[in-house]
Amino acid sequence: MPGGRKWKKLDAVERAEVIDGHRLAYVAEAPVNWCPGLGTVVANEEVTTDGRSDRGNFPVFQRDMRQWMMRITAYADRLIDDLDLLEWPESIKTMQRNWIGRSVGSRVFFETPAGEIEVFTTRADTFFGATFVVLAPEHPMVAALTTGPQAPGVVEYKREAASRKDTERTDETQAKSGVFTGSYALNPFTGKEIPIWVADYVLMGYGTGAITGVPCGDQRDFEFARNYGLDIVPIQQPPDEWFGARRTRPTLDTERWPEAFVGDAPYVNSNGRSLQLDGIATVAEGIAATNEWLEASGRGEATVTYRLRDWLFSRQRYWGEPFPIVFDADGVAHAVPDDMLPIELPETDQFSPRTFDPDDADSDPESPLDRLTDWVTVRLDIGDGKQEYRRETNVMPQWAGSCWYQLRYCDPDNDEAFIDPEVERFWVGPQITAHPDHPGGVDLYVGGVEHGVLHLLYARFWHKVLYDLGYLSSKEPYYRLYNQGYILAAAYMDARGMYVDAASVQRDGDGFTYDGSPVEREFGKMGKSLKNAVSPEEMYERYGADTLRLHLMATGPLDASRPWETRDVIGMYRFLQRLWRNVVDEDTGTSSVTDDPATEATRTQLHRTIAAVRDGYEHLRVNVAIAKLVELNNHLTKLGATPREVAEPFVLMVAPVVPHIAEELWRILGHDDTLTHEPFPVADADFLVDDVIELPVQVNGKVRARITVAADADDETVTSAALADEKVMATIDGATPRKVIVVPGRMVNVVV
RNA sequence: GCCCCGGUAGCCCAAUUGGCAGAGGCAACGGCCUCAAAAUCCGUACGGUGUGGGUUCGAGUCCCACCCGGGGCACCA
Repeated sequence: MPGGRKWKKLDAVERAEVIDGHRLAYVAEAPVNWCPGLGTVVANEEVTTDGRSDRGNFPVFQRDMRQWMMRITAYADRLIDDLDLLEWPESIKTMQRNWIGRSVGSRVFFETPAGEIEVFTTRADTFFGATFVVLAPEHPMVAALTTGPQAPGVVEYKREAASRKDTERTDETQAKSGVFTGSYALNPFTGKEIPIWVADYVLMGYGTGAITGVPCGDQRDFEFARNYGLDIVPIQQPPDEWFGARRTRPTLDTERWPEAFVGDAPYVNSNGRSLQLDGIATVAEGIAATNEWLEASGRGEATVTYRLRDWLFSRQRYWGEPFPIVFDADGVAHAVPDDMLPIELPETDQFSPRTFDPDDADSDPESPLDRLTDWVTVRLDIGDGKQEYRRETNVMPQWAGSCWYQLRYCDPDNDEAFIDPEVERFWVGPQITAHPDHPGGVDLYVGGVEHGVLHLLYARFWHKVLYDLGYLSSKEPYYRLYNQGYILAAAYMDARGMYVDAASVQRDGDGFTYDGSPVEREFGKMGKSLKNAVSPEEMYERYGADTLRLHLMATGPLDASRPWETRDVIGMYRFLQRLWRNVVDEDTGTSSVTDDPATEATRTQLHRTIAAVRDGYEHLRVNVAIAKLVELNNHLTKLGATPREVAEPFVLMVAPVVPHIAEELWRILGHDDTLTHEPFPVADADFLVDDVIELPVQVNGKVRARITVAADADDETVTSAALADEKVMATIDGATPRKVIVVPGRMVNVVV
């Protein structure tokens, strides 16, 4: 409670503040990513590693602003732990684990002239070696700790750090820079005063923005200490092998250490008044002992920090879900009651947020809704009588809808609930009969890796919130995730390093030109930024949607990225035309299939195709399934007339990849109803095995002959048939076989 | 720098997981048809699997080192 007062003594505004401090959705004055080029703020996840917006590639600036946040950090542990329950690519799980960045450590308070500084460390065992404290340049206590003589240098350093781009700041190859504040902190372990520095290798966005420098046990601190002549006190006796690998004699004189020692080793110089680590030899024990001491002495405690920050949830745009929130005269937020929902976007013809010079960090957001003053001010009775309220004019980010659409799809017409619990259980409930730990979620979700820490993290958080609120039986939105590959295309860059329109590039001998000037080719994800997109509309127009879909499925494995070649599309177009002609009389447009029985050979091929296609679809090896269908189609072409007993299963098999044409063929074959509910063809096992097979015979690993044997012939029969073969006898030339290897159904190898 | 993928025919890709390197498509070439051409139909050729070593009767597949391409992360205390 503010000022330690009782709840009853707080006024309405203060009470709201207290509650909001615990809400999952809250408004906070917080450092946000302001993107003047887009005219809106964006979430951490939407900022690329070089500090630009993932959409539009504009510069992004850190500044404080009052914005809506979602307390996703409250779910950090579950978001990490439940990854183990999911059938997702390991790479995406790793991305999420890294993004959440859970690290188990300790927080410790250091006394300083300006009050206590809180530091975070994963190596609580090393405090006896802490010889300085480092604050991030943005740390709020920097000014208070800076003494007069040091002030100009500190101010200058902060200014420089602020102007350096993040990419420069985090460039590990540069020497670590920093500046002394003039103040000292008390190391509670050694009782010694240690200098407080400011350095930009410490990041405000992680932990507490303050660290203890332990140069003997941390490479960054080691480099920093060397740079500025700070003490390096050894607190572990590194093993001789460690020195050996670094061509140094074992010593506790850190002047002679080539780098910091990180690992298990006996502690030295680590005995204090009430905490003794000397004698312990492992980091785990050292940390455990220290944490115990911290908690007993009130100097700190074991804790966990995360790289993950709360989710910045408001955007200054028009197109987005409005917040069901109004503010009263005191500025307190109130939820709009259910019977007044939904809040709909007001009519306007001015949809764009105000955008600014992309580099103008000092501009302020102006949402399109802010301009609609008639809509912003409302008189409502939300429980306290009719009053005037001001509507929230921020809207939700584009991710809000994608967090739960798959749930709504299950029950789209329900106007009582966003999804009926029974419907939810049926479609996405946990399948505990299959797996006791099954978390539920859609069976298969095909999507791009680019959503690894955006949509896929937000949706999981959102889903867990709804689960906690009791609306869902599933704990996770997507059980199995499959990442499709990217369609790549040639992109061309001119001498200035700018991309040029790929469609207008000419081939010129070995190279390429654009507008007469040479350009360089590379391959990249198809899209606007590389100016190498091919419009799907153009493909629909030329070949139809079925052909395009089929082509994309046929050119390679679903998860493989591959270059786009427009001229290749014709192949699947021809396949579909040929399929059509195998079923339909081109003159009359009616069915041309025959009711005569298929030959043995045709039936065999049909059933083998069914088996292969089933297997291909099941394992998402669609390209292989399609190849088998093409093969069968080529066989049918040679027949002249297609038997109905082949045509019908064929149409059912192509339906998943060419739904429109398949449906049409199904009607032409005489069915009145859609094929959607027809069972998928099942292969007759009798056709899948041969009676007689041909086996290659190798002599010393080289194929020398072929023999024909019964499919179920035993090894002895096969061996004698192989050895009796003329070519084999000629090859071994009377020598005695040392060994004959028979791989049933595959081959024979005679070793001499 | 670290961590994932992936290198098979001119190109996109298969290869029953250690057993005959080739299913499918594009492109190329030849033929049928045509006055001619396109489309269709029929047919043909092409490489030994990025490089070097190893294991094995046998390696595209397994192991080691390296090269090339794509993606992710990168002072996280």
